[in-house]
Order: sequence, then C-alpha cells, then structure tokens
Amino acid sequence: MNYKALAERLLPGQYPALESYETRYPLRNLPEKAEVTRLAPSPTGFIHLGNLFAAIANERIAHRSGGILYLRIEDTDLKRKVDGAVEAVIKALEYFDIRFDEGAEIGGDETYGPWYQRQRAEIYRAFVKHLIEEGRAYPCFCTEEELSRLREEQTARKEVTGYYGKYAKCRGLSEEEIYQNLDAGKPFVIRLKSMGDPEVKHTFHDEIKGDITVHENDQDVVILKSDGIPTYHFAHAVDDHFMRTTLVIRGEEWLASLPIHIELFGALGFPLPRYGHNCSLMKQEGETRRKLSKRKDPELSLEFYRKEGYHPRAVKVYILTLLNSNFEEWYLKNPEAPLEEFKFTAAKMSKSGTLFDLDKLSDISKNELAKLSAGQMRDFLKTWAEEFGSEAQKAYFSDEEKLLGALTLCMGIGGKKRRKDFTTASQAMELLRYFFERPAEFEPYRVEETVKHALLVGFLKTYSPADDAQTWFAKVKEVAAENGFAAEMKDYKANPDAYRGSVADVAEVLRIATTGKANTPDLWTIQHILGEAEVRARIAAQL
RNA sequence: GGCCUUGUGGUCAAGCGGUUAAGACGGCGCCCUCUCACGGCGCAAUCCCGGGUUCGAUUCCCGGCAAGGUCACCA
Repeated sequence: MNYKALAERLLPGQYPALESYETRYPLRNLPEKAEVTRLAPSPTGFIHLGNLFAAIANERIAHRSGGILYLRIEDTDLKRKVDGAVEAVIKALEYFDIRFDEGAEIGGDETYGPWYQRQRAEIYRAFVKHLIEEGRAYPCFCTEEELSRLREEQTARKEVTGYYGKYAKCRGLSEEEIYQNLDAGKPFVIRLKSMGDPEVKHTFHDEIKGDITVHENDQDVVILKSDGIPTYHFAHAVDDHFMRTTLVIRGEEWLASLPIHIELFGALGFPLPRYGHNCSLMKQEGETRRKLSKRKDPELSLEFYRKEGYHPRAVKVYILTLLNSNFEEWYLKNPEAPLEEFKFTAAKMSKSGTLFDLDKLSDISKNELAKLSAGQMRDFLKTWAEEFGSEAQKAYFSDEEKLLGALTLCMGIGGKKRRKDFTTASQAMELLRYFFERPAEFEPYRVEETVKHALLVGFLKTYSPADDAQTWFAKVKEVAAENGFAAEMKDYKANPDAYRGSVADVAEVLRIATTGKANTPDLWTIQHILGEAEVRARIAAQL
C-alpha cells in the first residue's frame, strides 16, 4: 500500500516538517528539578472540588520546584463549550490563590501556545499525517451503528469490547476499498494501528500510586475524529510533549487509558512524561460510597463555598490535609506559617478514594476564622455580604465603630476566649444580627409570664448604663434574690429545691429579652454596645 | 463481565516483621462557667476474610471478598 499517497488523500496539503515543531517549541530553560505541570479542563465553566484538588496539587508541585503551571483548554468537544468558562475557571482558582504562569487568557510567555486545542489543529494533523505515512494509522469508515452493534456482540460473547485485532474491520481494508469509500464520500475517522499485545504486562511507576502494572494497548483508538479534530488521547500526547510538561497529575479515571497514551507517545517518538494519578473524592450514600457528582452534590461546586462564605484558606487547608497525609501534622506545628512552606510531594498523596467530610472542613474553618483580626474579619464579611448578603446585612457595615465592637465581642477577638462556633461568613453575619436588628423572633422563656415580667421590671428599675460589669452583675443577682432565684450558683446547686432557679436563669430571661436568643456572649457588653435607649426599648417591648 | 486500583476506629489517617496500634474530625462524659462558646481532662471505637512464611504478622506471599475506576468519533 502506498501510505504516502493515502496520507495525502486523507489530509491534503503541505505541513511543516515535523522537526520544525521541535525547534518551535524548544525545551524549557528551567532549573534541573523544576516541574512543568498543567491544568487542562474542558471549557464547561464548571469547576468543582475535584478540579481544585488536582489544581492545588499541580500548583504546589510546579511552584515548589521552581517550575511552571500552565492552563490549557481541552475544547476538542464542541458540546462542552460554555461562554466565559475560561475566565470563570481562572477566577475561581484565583480565589484559592492558584495562579498560572502561562496559558489560555493568562498572557505571559506565548512560546508554547496556543492553549486552546481547537487552535492547534495544524500540529495535530501534521502528526496524524505522519503516522498515516508510516502505516501507523489508517482511515476507518465504520458508522456509529456498526460500532455499537459490534459492542453488543462482544458483550454478548463476553469478550473485551472495542476496535481491535480481528474486530478492527477497516484495518484490513485494501487500498482499493479505501479509495472506493473515499470516492463515495463516506465520512471517516483516523485510527491508530496498534502494535501492542494486551497479554504483555509492564510495571509502570506512577508518582502517586507507586509501581503499577499496565498491559500493552491493542485498541485501534480514534485519534482524529471525522470533523478533523483529535481526540483527547492524541491531543494529550502532542500537547504535553510540545508544551514540555514534565509531570502530569490527573484523576485516576485516566489510569485506564494510560496504555493508550504510552503507545501513542511511542508511536510519535515522544518521551513519556511522568504521571501521577490521584484518587477521587467520594461521598457516602447509604451502604456504599461513590464519586462526587456535580449533578447530585451541591457541595462539589466551588460556588457553594463562596456562597456559604467559607474562607478560601480553610478550603485550601482542608484539601491539603486530604492531599498530603503529612500536611495536617505539619500544620498543627506551624499554624502561622504560609502554606507555601509546606513540602508538598506527589509521593505523599493519598492512594485511596477519600470521603468528603464536611465536619472536618467546618472544624478547620472555625480555626481559620479564629485567626483573623477584627479588621480582617470585617473585610472578609464585607466582601461576602456585598455579593450574598441581605440589604439589612449590607447596612451593618455603615457603622464602622459599632461593627468592630460587635465583632470583637461576639467573636471574642483579641481575648483568650475566642469564639469558634461559626464556620462561615453567613453564620458570622447571623451572630451579628441582634446588634443591628431588633429581634423578630424570641427563643422561649423558660419561666412563667408573671415571673418574667417581675424580673424585667426589676432589672429596668436598677439598670444604669454607667455600671461596670461587676456592678451590673451584682444588680442582676439582687433582682434574682428578690424573686426567689439563687444569687449564687453554689447555693443553687447545694439546694436546688429551695429556689425557683439560679441567677443563670435570670440572665437567660434578660438575654432573650434583649437579643431574642438564649445563648449569647457576655450580656453586659452587648447592652453596652447597644446603648441605654435601645436596651430599655427592647426590654420594655417584652413586658 | 474483563482489566486496573484500593482495603488500619464512623471519617481523614500514621505505622510497614516485635508498638499499650500515633494524631486530627466526629460522638460520649467530666471540669471551668450568669447562658452559649472557648479551654482543659477523660472514655468508647480500628488493622476485610482465609491460608501460608516466620519464634512472632496490621506489616511479607498466595487465594478470596468488598469498594472504586474504566471499557465512546466525552474529556
């Protein structure tokens, strides 16, 4: 068969010499151990936690080694394209402090671009043509129906499905048959003529999983689709070679196609990059666990975390603890250190599927939020409120002094008793509510109406905004005693039957009356921030 | 179903021939306390199963089993 002529017929035209690509995309001039890694999403615009996983791993490995992280867009499938997706990806990752050195919409060094695969059609075709000329690729005219029938037959016979060996019908087409099909105008794809033997096993070193066994590929996979665009597999080989990727960190769903990629790199004469296949995030569902899915699990969307108001650092810390098993220990010892100082390694990445644990994330969030100063907290909340808060919440930020006071108090900022009972911006805003809005709902008073009335009246009678905390509390005790409550906790505990309750119960009544809530930080301080008029008004309203 | 990967408390996990089998989250209890919270102390809970190898296996080997992934002109 005249492969040269066939190649010309299939992909007519003059393509640059193959070697010219090697000079056009020269080896990168980087320090010896520098890694070049990439993120290669399809432009659906939806980035989820799984993407963030891979993104953080790739980013850490590249930047810790003094290398490059780039963004490539895998837009070979038109169905996946969504407008503005690339910008959305960049923005979402930026929120977590992940910055690309080069790539789509990034700017920087353009040497290795373009970064949209659709714009790289010429390179792919040049190499496909080359493979045809060498007899390593051939046209296939099988229709979708034929292919799915083949699959059904193979399944019925319990054979391995796919286009391979004796089932690779078009592989055996004669020169004459090929040209007949071509003359008839039949659409075709280009398939790799596989030389592998699936019986032959090799051990392959995966940077994350360690040594694994892979079988040789024998599938005549499609490398160029009928629209002239390559499949993922082929684009991966060409792009990662010419973009000079050194380490491919990707999800373990790709492990199964590793044999294909190994053969493709070999056929093209490219050295193989190193690979690390990371496990996926799972979710418990009944008895079993499954991969998190973007349709069913809102917590998979990065947008979920922004909207709830999780601090980006918290999400990042959580992912880092899942990603590198020794990170948590390091972080416990170095709570203030920049995350960049942690020695992230692919080898320490988890090998098995990890269950996503919202409780753990919450715990980390609490601790991260507890590290913020009052000013940082204000900025964080303000940014959140501007996008997701109610109008009333946005108004909290107009009275700077009161806000800082309320914040400092109800979060215990600066004190040794810092509160950690809120995990997100939206919860933090809730904590602030009674400072700025009169309570609309009241938790139930646990005393009789007449008792409540007496207590509130008693309090109002002695209340003076000039009192310091001790005086204030002494007065509360007096009111308690006057109404049959134990002024001292010890007395109450020693003889509970002698009293209606303790001073704690009295404090609760006052607390509910002024804030609507049974549980708040120090009541005296709250009243102090609210001011006399407001305190009196709120309590009077409860009489 | 074939192939690949993975199996240590409820979760994330350290350990990888001899350990009282770390730690964190969660749960429970106690202390502190005007409530909540914070903090402190403590408790319960784990080596998938069966065979080997070995003086000794969570650790090594074999075989099961289970879970996950994958078998497209999608990535």
